[in-house]
Amino acid sequence: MKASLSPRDLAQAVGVSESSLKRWADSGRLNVSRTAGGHRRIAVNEAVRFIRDAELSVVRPDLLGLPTADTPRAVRGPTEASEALTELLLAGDTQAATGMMVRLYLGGAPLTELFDGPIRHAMHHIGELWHHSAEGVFIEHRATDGAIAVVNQLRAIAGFPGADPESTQRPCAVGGAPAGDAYTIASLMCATVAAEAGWNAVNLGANTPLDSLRHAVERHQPKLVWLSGSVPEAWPGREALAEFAQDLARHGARLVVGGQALPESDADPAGAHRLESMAQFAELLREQARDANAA
Amino acid sequence: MKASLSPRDLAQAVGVSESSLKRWADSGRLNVSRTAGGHRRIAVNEAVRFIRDAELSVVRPDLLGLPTADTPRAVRGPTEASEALTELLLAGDTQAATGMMVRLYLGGAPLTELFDGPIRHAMHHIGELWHHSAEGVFIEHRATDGAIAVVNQLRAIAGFPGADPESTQRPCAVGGAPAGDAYTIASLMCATVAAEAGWNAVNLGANTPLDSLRHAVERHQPKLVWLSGSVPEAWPGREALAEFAQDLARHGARLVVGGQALPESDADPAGAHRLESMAQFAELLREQARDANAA
DNA sequence: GCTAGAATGCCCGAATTGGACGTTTTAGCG
DNA sequence: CGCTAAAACGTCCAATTCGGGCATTCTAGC
Repeated sequence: MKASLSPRDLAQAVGVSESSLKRWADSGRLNVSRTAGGHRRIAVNEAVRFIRDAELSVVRPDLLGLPTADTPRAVRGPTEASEALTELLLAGDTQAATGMMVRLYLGGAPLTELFDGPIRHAMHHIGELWHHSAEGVFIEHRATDGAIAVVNQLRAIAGFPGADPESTQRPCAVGGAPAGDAYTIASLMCATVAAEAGWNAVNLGANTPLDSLRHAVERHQPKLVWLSGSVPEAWPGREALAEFAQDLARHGARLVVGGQALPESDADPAGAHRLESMAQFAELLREQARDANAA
Repeated sequence: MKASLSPRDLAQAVGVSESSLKRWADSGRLNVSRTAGGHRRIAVNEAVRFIRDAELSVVRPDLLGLPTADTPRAVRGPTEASEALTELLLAGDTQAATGMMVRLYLGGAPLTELFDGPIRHAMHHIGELWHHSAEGVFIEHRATDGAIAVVNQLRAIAGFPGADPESTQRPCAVGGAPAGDAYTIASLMCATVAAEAGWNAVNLGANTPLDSLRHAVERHQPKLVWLSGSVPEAWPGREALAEFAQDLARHGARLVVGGQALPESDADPAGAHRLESMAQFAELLREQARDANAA
């Protein structure tokens, strides 16, 4: 793993000549920084973005410092990956799981598709285990650790690079899971999706009281606040949620909620926008960012 | 803030070699003054001018002491990086924190030094916040998310080396935090250290009952089991621990314990080996692996 | 089938980079 | 105040990258 890549590194990683890479950089398709002597330096995030954008295939992932573990069986797309990821996580093979997901992401699969598909599928299966036995708890914990590692890896490479940080101020989003809800993954995925969409994402993680979220809102002045619930018992009551949404509205922030914890009956909680998938969340982020820029 | 910088400070701040920096200084592109003995000294404002003039990207702003005006001095090594990491995490700048720690690791700092130094320092400061107020909880959650991202990133680049020692079967280690202990970081660091040491590390994460660890031991037949406690109230009683250690011994596994949760009086819990630092853990892992290979 | 334009890969001399080396200076400490 | 470890010195060299020229391949479009 290197802090930044040289043209040769990236060229060999994607299997093209160094000349082509230099031309792409000179034409502006690939953002590069320069050393004082004029040598090109490429950030890993930017390399990942470019690979996806140009639909290149990576022949040497190791040159990018990314996991290279082979998946036991060939996986073509995110849909087929659901079963495979579940198996790998249940088997405790974190490395293979990470490698597979990173490969899919590099291959162009949208982050939301990976989250709504394989990760959601796997977490759903895993979540049912811990009811049964101490052994179920063991497998669930092992798999959850792996899933968190996968999402964190994606978060590290999908985060928007410093391509144009100053041109437009990034909008800010804040979120977490409510108090009593110990599941970190859902909120982590929200933060990752927001970061990929170019937002400044502040994740407070699991078990965050609404009062703490209020302080985060005061500090960061976000345009958006997400609240992701995985445990029904910990989900705030309708009144508390409505009051929270009103507080946010006073700060110019919008509340979005989602997750398994939400009561199905409550199609649209007062003052909060209910989302059913990461794809919907990403879409909302795009809209909101567009509106903010237009204003 | 430091009055002037050494060539190494500035070189690391902009992510180039010391040689290049010296050459730039000698060519006149960067103005330097000299000490009586001939060592180069770079004024901070000259460093800033040069960076902007050459359009360089600053990869470690902390070395310039710029982000926080009250930073007393530049940060050079892992020992002095503690303050910088704490500030970055408290400020919520996850990206800068991750970048700094990755740089230090790539620069040759041992993983254990980063964990025992900056991470431990930061977590200690952060851990005291949540007692006070909802705002403290907010800052603590935000900082903890950042710290977890940092450790996960280090785990990704340190724990999945392509150089896989296929010749000898990797020894296995299993671990987690006890039931009722919700802190994931300590166990995550253990897993990372073990993975870097060439072990097959299985992390069950926070809030893991001893019975679930027993199942993990049956399944993985580890040589080593770690139990890291951050919450004193959740730490198992002396008898339960002794019994657990005996169970492990029957499976040929050794129990090591550590963390803030351990009662200070209990210098050496029955049947368990108490460790005070990640460095000790790493040393134990090396010894154990050597013994296993010799056998 | 043919051709013009675009994209790609390879080659070159010049310039840049990063690491190694033994020696000298600095800074921290008793 | 002297001592010692760490840091910086100057110098060298192999490896890498630069920019540009040139031939080849690919792709439309006629």
